[in-house]
Amino acid sequence: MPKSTFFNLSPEKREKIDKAIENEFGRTTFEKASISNIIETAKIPRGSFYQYFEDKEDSIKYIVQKYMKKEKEKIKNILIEVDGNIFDATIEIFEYMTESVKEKDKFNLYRNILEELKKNNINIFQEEKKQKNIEEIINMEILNIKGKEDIKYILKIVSAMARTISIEVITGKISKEEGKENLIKELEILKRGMLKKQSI
Amino acid sequence: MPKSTFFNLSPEKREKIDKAIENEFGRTTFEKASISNIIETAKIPRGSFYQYFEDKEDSIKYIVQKYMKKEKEKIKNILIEVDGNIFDATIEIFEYMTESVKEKDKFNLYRNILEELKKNNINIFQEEKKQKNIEEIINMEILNIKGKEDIKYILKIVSAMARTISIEVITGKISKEEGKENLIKELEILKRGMLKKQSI
DNA sequence: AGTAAAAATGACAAAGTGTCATAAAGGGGT
DNA sequence: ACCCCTTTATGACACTTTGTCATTTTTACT
Repeated sequence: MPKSTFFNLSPEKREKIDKAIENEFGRTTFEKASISNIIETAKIPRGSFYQYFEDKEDSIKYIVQKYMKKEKEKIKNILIEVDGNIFDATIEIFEYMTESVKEKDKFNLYRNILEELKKNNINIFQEEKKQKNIEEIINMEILNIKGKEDIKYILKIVSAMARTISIEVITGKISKEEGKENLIKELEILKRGMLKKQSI
Repeated sequence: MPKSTFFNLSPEKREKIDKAIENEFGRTTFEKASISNIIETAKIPRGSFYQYFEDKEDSIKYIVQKYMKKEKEKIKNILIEVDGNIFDATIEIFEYMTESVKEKDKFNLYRNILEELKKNNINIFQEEKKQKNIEEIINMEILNIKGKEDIKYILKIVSAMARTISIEVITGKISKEEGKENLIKELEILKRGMLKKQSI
């Protein structure tokens, strides 16, 4: 949530600042990213940065929000492609997320964005108050839903899983193949349930 | 992983440093915690800190590892109490984690520890190579396990859930009651499975 | 033009980080 | 006791970063 002043800026200037922020978070970890570099790249005075943003955290939050806005459309399309099957969609989204990061220069940026999503438990299927489209696309028929809120929890669980494994892949902890394998196995468990049927 | 020099220190000195680190991470967020404060409290020269630890991250990792060591015993006991039922155990562990934080001064410390666990996907049920006791206590009978590694995934999923909700409670985002309610609902979903039975 | 609010600016104080050259302490071996 | 080599301790220092704030500039409106 940058301050209103920021949104009053000309699109060109805002774009320049966006780029500078993305550039800095694409350079290194959130921890090591510095405001000094951002303002230097964006060629804005120090005071201006603080006129626009609360602090470093605020600036990445803005980038994350921007990213989410852009990606929502993609996710919606994926969901439609797989006929609203969230399990298939999760795998596709994982593919997409880990794919788009092959470009070396986006590597850190995406990692930082995903970490930020993780930090704030932001769900990739989550929708803003306005557009409640995503839930409408989901195929509830195949889901074992008992309560009204179950869908919310299911999306939360499933996307946390995709996010976690994506980060592991992006940071190189595991290969993309391993990641996909893990994700599939975990989704299988989620689908069929962890409890043996006879024992309740 | 502090450097070996640190572990060669006298237990008293190490204890003093431990306390200072815990004190600093108990004061504020990881971000805002400062090495300067730690060395001031511990009354060690700046250079010594860097002789012992790589950096700030390294020092909290050490505290986390220490914490995990201590808590493992508790978790094992909880597991035994509930006859190896990991779902019941997860709820108990959640209760325990959110309980032990009522003390205002431990608030930040625990939040930082949990965040660190989250950051590194460290699983509270996870065991070191040596002691593979925890898996033995778990009651596999009630679990719907198909593959050899399933138990690993189940523990991973379940503890990620407890951790996430615990953080929400500790940071005051939701009340403890809400947290417990959410956790129970999510565990129910995990137990019964997300997929409707007839549709495969 | 006149003026009040909004935005821009950059110097600055405060604080923190990590390093490094130097000093001190340990611990055999003779 | 002495020498020598390794490990540890120390704190000054160079460097970087942060966030603020008094001041200037721009904008918008009358």
